Amino acid sequence: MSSQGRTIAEAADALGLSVDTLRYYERDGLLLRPVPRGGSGHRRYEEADLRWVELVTRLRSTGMPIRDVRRYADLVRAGAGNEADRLDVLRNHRDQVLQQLAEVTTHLAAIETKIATYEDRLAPREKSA
Amino acid sequence: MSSQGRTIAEAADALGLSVDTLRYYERDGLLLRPVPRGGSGHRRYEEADLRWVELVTRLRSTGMPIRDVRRYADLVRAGAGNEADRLDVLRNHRDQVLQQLAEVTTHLAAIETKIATYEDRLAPREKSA
DNA sequence: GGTTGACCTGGAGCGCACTCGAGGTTGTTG
DNA sequence: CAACAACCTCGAGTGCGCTCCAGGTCAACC
Repeated sequence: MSSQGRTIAEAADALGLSVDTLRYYERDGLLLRPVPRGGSGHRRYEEADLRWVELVTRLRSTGMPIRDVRRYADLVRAGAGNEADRLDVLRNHRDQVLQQLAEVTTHLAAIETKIATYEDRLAPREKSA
Repeated sequence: MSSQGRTIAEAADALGLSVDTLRYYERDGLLLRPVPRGGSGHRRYEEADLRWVELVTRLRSTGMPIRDVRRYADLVRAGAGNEADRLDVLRNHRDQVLQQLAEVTTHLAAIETKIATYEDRLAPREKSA
């Protein structure tokens, strides 16, 4: 029966990350605070830690570089007063993501055209669909 | 007055790549053929070369690893008869791209929610909009 | 209470996709 | 025809984001 929080393995599992990545994020300054430890020195991830890492993975999965995530974490860690800066970071990132989505969508369309070409070429005796 | 084809610099410019990347793609087997050379040994990119590299960049920009692009190039280079295999590669890639688009879109929505939160918090005296 | 598996730190290693440098040849322009 | 830019090859170097290893401590179960 553990007191509170999850072990690093449980956290990794819940977040879909590896334990190595979790430790790496922490020492690289992507977290808001050092993850609290139990008496043994083992990490105990609390809800707040998990929620923050979840945001980090959202930023990462949408292509934000580690360095920028760290900058954002720095802002949040600095406390109240810089909300406008944080908003700026998020808005810039959103714009980037939108641009990237548009680009990928365009390329995807071209690829689907190519797929259709091969399908036509390979359909020797298909009535429809 | 050049006979035909573009220099590597012109090709790079037209494709939005660096000359280093073009040479790298070639020696890494991503192209269908060695780019033809003028008498001096300088590359002269012809239309077919440019169009192929354009497809390569579409695949790359949608996240296909170099190694997979090379496999696809190998198939095309092998000539007629393996169209079904090529189609397979393209369809699999398309599915991956769609999955990635869905994931990014989900994360984006969460990030936009966060942006909205900051906007609300920072709007001290805004009527609406 | 012993053993086995999870955890710790610090640092090295890796895969990917370029990017750059050295050292040399070619093309072009005044 | 001189000089300077663009091209060539081969190989090394870079930045990113993890991932793994060694060498050790700790916990949980029989």
